[in-house]
Amino acid sequence: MVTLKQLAKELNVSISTVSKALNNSDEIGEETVKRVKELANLYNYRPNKMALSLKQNKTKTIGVIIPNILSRFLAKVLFGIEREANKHGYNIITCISNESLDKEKESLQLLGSGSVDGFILSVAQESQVNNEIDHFKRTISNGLPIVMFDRVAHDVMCDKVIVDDFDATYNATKSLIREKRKNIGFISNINDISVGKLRERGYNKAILEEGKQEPIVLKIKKKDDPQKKIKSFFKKNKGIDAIVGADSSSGIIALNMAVDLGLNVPKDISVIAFASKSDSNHTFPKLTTIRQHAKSIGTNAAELLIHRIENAAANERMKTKIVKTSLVKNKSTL
Amino acid sequence: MVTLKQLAKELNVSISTVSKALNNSDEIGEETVKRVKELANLYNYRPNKMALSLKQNKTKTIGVIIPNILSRFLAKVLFGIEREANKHGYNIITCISNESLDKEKESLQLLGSGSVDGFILSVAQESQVNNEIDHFKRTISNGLPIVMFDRVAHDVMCDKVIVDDFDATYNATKSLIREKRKNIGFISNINDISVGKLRERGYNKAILEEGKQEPIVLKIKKKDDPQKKIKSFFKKNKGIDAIVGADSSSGIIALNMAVDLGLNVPKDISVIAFASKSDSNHTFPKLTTIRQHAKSIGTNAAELLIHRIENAAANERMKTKIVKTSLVKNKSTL
DNA sequence: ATGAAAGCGCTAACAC
DNA sequence: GTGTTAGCGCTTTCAT
Repeated sequence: MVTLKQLAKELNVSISTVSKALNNSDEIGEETVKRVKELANLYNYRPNKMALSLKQNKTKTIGVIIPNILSRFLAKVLFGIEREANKHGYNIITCISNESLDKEKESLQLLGSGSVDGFILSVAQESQVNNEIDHFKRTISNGLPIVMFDRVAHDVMCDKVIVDDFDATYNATKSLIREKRKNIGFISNINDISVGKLRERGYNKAILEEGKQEPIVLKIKKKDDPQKKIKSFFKKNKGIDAIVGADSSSGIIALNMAVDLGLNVPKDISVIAFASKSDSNHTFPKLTTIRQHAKSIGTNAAELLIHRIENAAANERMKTKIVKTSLVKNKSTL
Repeated sequence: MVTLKQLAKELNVSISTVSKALNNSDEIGEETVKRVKELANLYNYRPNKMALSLKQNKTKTIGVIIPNILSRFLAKVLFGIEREANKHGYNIITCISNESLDKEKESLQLLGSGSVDGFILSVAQESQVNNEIDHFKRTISNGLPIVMFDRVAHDVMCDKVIVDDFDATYNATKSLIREKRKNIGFISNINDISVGKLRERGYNKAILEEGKQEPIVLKIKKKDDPQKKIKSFFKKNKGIDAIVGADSSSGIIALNMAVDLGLNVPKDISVIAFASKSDSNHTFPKLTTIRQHAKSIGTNAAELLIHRIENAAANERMKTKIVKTSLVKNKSTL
């Protein structure tokens, strides 16, 4: 990679002349600017990013810490973040916490020492369970803004982007009640994290409000075989005529299991679940889904963070954006 | 963030003393080392990464350019890369080319000017279709090593990690022939990229070698509705008794469609497809899959790159690693 | 045992 | 209009 120094030498001018010429400073003569630019072009000169960062004390880089890249939802959010960041001239450094508090701390620590201008993250399960938030606070007090999305730590003062999890399952359940469903079950593979609990509460509220049945809830744990669990859930609750799935896996397996058990979906039983478009394209009948608009969550998070970074002085009040889910009716409901 | 300068001032020693003390240089007196380390600890001092990078002319960062983060396969590879990179003290900057040549070029350009020590990438579709490779060559000649995986450009001299695509479908088809299947079809949603073509050729070879049927191939294009296409494919080819899917989407939809059309899987028809474990857990019966060991591909790519970076002087011959697929028999085959 | 100084590549305030 | 200089934070060689 060619440097200013080398260009300067070859052109017999000073380094600062070259720098100014390339930055279109009007201090420099037309003729010189032309000569400089030509040579720079020839050698395909690009200013060294590290030098710029060091000098200007900003990296134009965002640290993204996600608990799990294999989740379609999180991958999509990442996609949204990347696109929005790029639009504003930022790159992203991605770390995967793997739900581990230590890895989360470490990433914050490592990237926090000069590699990034701020963070976008979704809290690791372990951190959530233990309610660990000191590492976030430390990062923020070091001058690096954080935007949390989806799984947030309420006690940390920072910008947040969340989903209306409670309303989503509340409304989905209501919609099943409107279909005259009398035995609506709830299946969750994510009951240990905050959003999973919110989703269950939304379902519970709708059921209790109606007052015609008790909640019927299946919580699948990490070590369980989901197919077996769901099968025995169906066996035990014969009369069940609708399912709300807290996550795509629960929903997809429930739908397929129902079909496999000889039930007609949606005549005998309706299924709704948090899932993506491609998930619903992969089931027969197509799964009715609660869409989270993951990309938009990413976009919003990136916007918030970049705004915060570039207006650090302004010291604006922290914002929480709610990205509303939408219920997309497909063929697995009436 | 506290700097050496500030520590030095507070301790009334010089910057270089602090630096040496923290780096355990034996030039510095025991007592001083202790004092320095204590204060550094107190202030939670971390050396600034940008300064280090600039000084040592290495960033300990890897640029990863993938065509699409929403592909489970690519997300998994990314996971493998990240883990292996971290193990060696590297971070990763992720760019998503979105299958676009321009974005690929731009990412190479942007990150190539000092942000990373090398690249791991899978070639964008557009670049592959147009056989554009100059940008790769330019990057390499700038001293930045590249490791390509999965979709590689054969004419670029660099380390590569590939899958035995041809053998995978060849063997899968053979295995269906051994099941006495007489009308084996092939469905692909990825026929425009290199690996898609290899997979088709593997299927073709097995069919032609056997000589008992003609290849029956369905190529789905981006604008098509895959469900409709596959449905009419089944209608047109009534006697079909086995499917090889070049990608998970084709396989999953084919399996579900067969069930929906009243066929018994695997009694009437077998289905094999490139897919992940979670994909096969989401179908009934569980899909027999060709596993690509995506994580291992990522690990291998990261290993190759880091080795290349850290032994740049050695100028070793370029390697191509083949990560073999495995055929995991589940319930969608006999 | 400690410190001064140079230099990584760049920008910008300040000479001339 | 062009050049000199300082400085971002750090390591390291070379004095002292």
